[in-house]
Amino acid sequence: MKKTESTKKEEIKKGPWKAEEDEVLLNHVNRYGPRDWSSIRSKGLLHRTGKSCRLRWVNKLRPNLKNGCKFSAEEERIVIELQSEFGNKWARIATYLPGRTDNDVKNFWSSRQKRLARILHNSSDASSSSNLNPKSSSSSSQNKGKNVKPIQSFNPNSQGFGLLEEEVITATETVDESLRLPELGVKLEHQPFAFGTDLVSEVQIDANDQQGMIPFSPESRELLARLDDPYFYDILGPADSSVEPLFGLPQPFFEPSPRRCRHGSKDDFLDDFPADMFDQVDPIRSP
DNA sequence: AAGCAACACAACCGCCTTTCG
DNA sequence: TCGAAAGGCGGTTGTGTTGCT
Repeated sequence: MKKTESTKKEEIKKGPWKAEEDEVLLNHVNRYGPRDWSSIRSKGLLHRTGKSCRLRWVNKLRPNLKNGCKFSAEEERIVIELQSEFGNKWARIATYLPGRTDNDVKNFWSSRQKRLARILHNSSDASSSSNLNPKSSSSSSQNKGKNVKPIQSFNPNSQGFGLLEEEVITATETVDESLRLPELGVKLEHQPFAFGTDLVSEVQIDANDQQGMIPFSPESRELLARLDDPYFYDILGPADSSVEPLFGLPQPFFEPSPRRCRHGSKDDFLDDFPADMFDQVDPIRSP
C-alpha cells in the first residue's frame, strides 16, 4: 500500500533522543563515517531527518566532547575575545575550543547576554527609582527577591576571574570630561569596549573626586578598586577588538583532545558582585 | 514544602551555501 | 548551467534543574 505524503511526514520523529537511537546513529557513523546522514532515514534505521542525525552526532555523540562541563575561565576569555573579532560565528569560534560545539558556544553566549541584560535592567530600575526617590539609596530593599549575593571576598586567582597577576596592565590615563560619572565617583575611559553590539566605556576610579559619591559598601569599593584591571570587564564584554589581546589565542582545534574539566567560573565571579554594584549604572542603549 | 526565577542544555527551524546529477 | 538535495550555521524555543524566598 502506498503511503501518502502526510503519512510519511508523520513518521519523522522529533524530540529527545533515546539511547537506542544514539546506538544506531553511532553504528552508522562507525561504519560509514560522519556523512550520508539522510541515508540513515532512507535505510529505515531511524525515523529522524538527516539534519537531526547530524546535529545529534555533532553536539552529543562526537568523541572528545566536554559534555556537562562548564566553560572554564580560559574558555570564557577565548569566546569573548573571538566573539569580538568574528562576531556570532559560533562554529568558527568553536574550532578554537577543544571539545566544544558551536551549540555550546552559542548557549554560553546567550546565557551570558541574558544575565548581563538582567543585571543592567535591574540597575536601570534601581537608578531610575533612585532618581525618583533620592532617599532610596539602599540597595538591600531594591534587591529583595532577587538572587543577588553579597561579595564574600576577592580572590584574584579564583576561577572565573582567571587573572594572573602579570596579566594586569595599568589603565590608560586619558579621560574625557564628558564621560565623567560624578555620581559614581568614577570616570569613563576614552577607550570603549564592546558589550555584544553595545559599547560600554571603561571605568576608572577617581579616588580624589568625592563630589556626589555614593556611599558604597566596603565590598563595592573593593570591586571598584579593581576596575583598573582589564579583565574585570570580561564579565561585561570583550575589549575593543582593535586592542591587542593580552593573551595569545590558541590555534583552532580541529582534532579536539580530551581535557580535564574545570567547574565553576563565571558564576563564581558574578556571584561575587555586591548587591549595589550596578545600582547606579545606567543601561547601555542599543544602537 | 511550595512557588518562583534564573539558568543550562538539547533540539528544532529557517536560511544560506555547497554538492551533485 | 541549472535545479534539487544535502549539509552547515545561527537564531530561537522548550524543558529540566537548581537555588532562593
